[in-house]
Amino acid sequence: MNASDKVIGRLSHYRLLLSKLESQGKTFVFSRELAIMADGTSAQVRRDLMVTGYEGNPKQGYNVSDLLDELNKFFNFSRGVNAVLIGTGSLGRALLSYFMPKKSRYNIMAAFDSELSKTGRIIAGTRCCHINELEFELKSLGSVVAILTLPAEAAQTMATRLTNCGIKGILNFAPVRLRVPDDVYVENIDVTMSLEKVAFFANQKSEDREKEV
Amino acid sequence: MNASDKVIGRLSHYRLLLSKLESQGKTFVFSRELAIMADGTSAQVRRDLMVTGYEGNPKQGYNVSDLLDELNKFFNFSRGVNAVLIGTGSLGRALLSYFMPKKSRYNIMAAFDSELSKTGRIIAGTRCCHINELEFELKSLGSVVAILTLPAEAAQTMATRLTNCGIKGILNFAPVRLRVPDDVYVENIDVTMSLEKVAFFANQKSEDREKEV
DNA sequence: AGTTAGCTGTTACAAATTTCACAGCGTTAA
DNA sequence: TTAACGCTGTGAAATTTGTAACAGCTAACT
Ligand SMILES: NC(=O)c1ccc[n+]([C@@H]2O[C@H](COP(=O)([O-])OP(=O)(O)OC[C@H]3O[C@@H](n4cnc5c(N)ncnc54)[C@H](O)[C@@H]3O)[C@@H](O)[C@H]2O)c1
Ligand SMILES: NC(=O)c1ccc[n+]([C@@H]2O[C@H](COP(=O)([O-])OP(=O)(O)OC[C@H]3O[C@@H](n4cnc5c(N)ncnc54)[C@H](O)[C@@H]3O)[C@@H](O)[C@H]2O)c1
Repeated sequence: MNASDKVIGRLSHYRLLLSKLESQGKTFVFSRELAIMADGTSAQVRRDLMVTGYEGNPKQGYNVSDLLDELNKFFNFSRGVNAVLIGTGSLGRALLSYFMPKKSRYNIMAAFDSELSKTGRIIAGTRCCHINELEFELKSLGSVVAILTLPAEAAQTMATRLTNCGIKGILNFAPVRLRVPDDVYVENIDVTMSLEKVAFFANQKSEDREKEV
Repeated sequence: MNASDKVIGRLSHYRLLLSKLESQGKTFVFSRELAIMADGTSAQVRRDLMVTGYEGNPKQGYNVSDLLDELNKFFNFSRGVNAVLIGTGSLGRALLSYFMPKKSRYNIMAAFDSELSKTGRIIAGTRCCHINELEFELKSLGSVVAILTLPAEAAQTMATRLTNCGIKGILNFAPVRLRVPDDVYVENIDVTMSLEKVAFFANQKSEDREKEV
C-alpha cells in the first residue's frame, strides 16, 4: 500500500474531525460534510478514504465511530505516537507543554538539551536529559520519532546522530533541509517560510483588488 | 504573473539560502548547488527562478547578490514583513521571542490577547494589547498579515474579525480550517498533523525494512 | 580568434494529484 | 414489494506539478 504524503496528511485531519464529531454525538457523516470541514471536495474525501479500505453506506454516509476506529487502525498508533524532543528552547518548551495534556495519544517520552541549566529536571512533565545521554536513552525507549527544535547549525549533526540510533521519522523545525538515508522520513515545518508565503499572497491579493477597481 | 503556492515556498527558501551564501562571501552559485541545499533538482531550481525574471550566466551560474536582490524585489518586502500576532499563549510568546532579533525583516508590530493579565505590557519587545483594541490598532498599522496562535475554538471568530479589518493573509496555527473570503490567503501550520504524518511514515519505513530481511 | 565545456532557459514530456461523472447500492417511503 | 432518491466507490479525464532534454550562450583556454 502506498499513500502519498498529502493523502496521509488529510487522513490525519479527517481523524481529528471525526473524533470531534464523535464527541458531539454525531453518528453518521457524509463525505461532503467532511469536505467542508477539511476545506476540500467530497470526491477527494471519498478518494482519500479508499486507501483505508473502509466503506461507507450510500444512504447514511460514514459511521463516525467505525471510520474513526478504522483510521486509528490505519495509523497503527495503538499506543499513540511516542516521540523524543531535542532542544528545549522556547519552541521546544512550548511544544512540551502543548503535548503534555495529550499524553495518552502524543507522548513525548524524553527531552534533550546540551545546556546543563536545562537538563536533569522535569519540563512540563517531561524528563529533560543531557544530550550526551541520547544514545543511551534511545536504546530503552524503543521505536520513536524525533522532534527537532534546535538551532539550524546543530540540526544536521543531530539528525545524523538520530538516524544512527535507528530513528525513522523526524519533525524538523530548523530552517535547513536535512540529509538523511532513504529509509528515514523528514517533515519540515518552516515558520519563516510560511510567513513569507502569507505575506507574498496577501500583497498579491491586495494588488489584484486594486486593479479590479 | 501567477506562481503556485509551492513555487513561492521554494523561492522563499532559495532567498534564505542565498542570504546565507552571501554572508559566507560566495559570489556565484549554480542551480545544482542550490538544488542540493534545498533538496530539489537543478531543473526545478531553474524553472522556479524563471518566474522572477532573473537570468543567470551560463558559465558562472547565478550572481548571489543580484539574485538575492531580485528575490527581495520579487517578494516586494521593501520594509520587510509586517505582522500582528493574536494569542500570546506559550506558542505565541515563543514566536514573539523568535522574531524579535529579526525585527528588521519580520516585524511583529503588535500582539493581542483577551486575558487582562497578558495585556498592557511588552512581551519580547512587542506591545501586547487587549483584543478589544484590535480594530482600532489595525487602522493605524496599515497593511499587515496576522499570525493566529489562539485556541481552536476562538480561531474562526477571530479570522472573520481580521478579514473584516481588511487583513489579506493569515498564518494559522490552530487546528481548524478557516473560512475566509476568496481574496484572503490562509496558510495552516498544523503541528499535530505533521507529527502524525511523521509517525505514520516512520512506522511504514520500519515495516518495509523488516520485510526486506 | 576559434574551440570547447558546461551551465542556463525553455520547451516537450512524464508523473502525480485532483476533479468529473456515473453505475450501483441501500435506505426510505408508499 | 417496489420504486425512487441520493450518496458512495471508482475508472477516466483534466489539471497541476515535476523532470528531461537540448539549443544557445558565455567564460576560459589554446
Ligand atoms: N521559537 C520559535 O518560535 C521558532 C519559530 C520558528 C522556527 N524556530 C526554529 O526552531 C529552532 C529552535 O528555536 P528556539 O527559538 O526554540 O531556539 P532556542 O535557542 O530558544 O533553543 C534552542 C535549544 O537548543 C539547545 N541546543 C543547542 N545546541 C544543541 C545541541 N547540539 N544539542 C542539544 N541541544 C542543543 C539550546 O541549548 C537551546 O535550549 C530553531 O532552528 C529555530 O529556527 C523557532
Ligand atoms: N503551544 C504549542 O506548541 C502549539 C503547538 C501546535 C499547535 N498549537 C496551536 O496553537 C494555538 C495556541 O496554542 P498555545 O499552546 O499557545 O495555547 P495557549 O492556551 O497557551 O494560548 C492561547 C492564548 O490565546 C488567548 N486567547 C484565547 N481566546 C482569545 C480570544 N478570543 N482573543 C484573544 N486571545 C485569546 C489566551 O488568553 C491565551 O493566551 C492552539 O490552537 C494550539 O492548538 C500550539
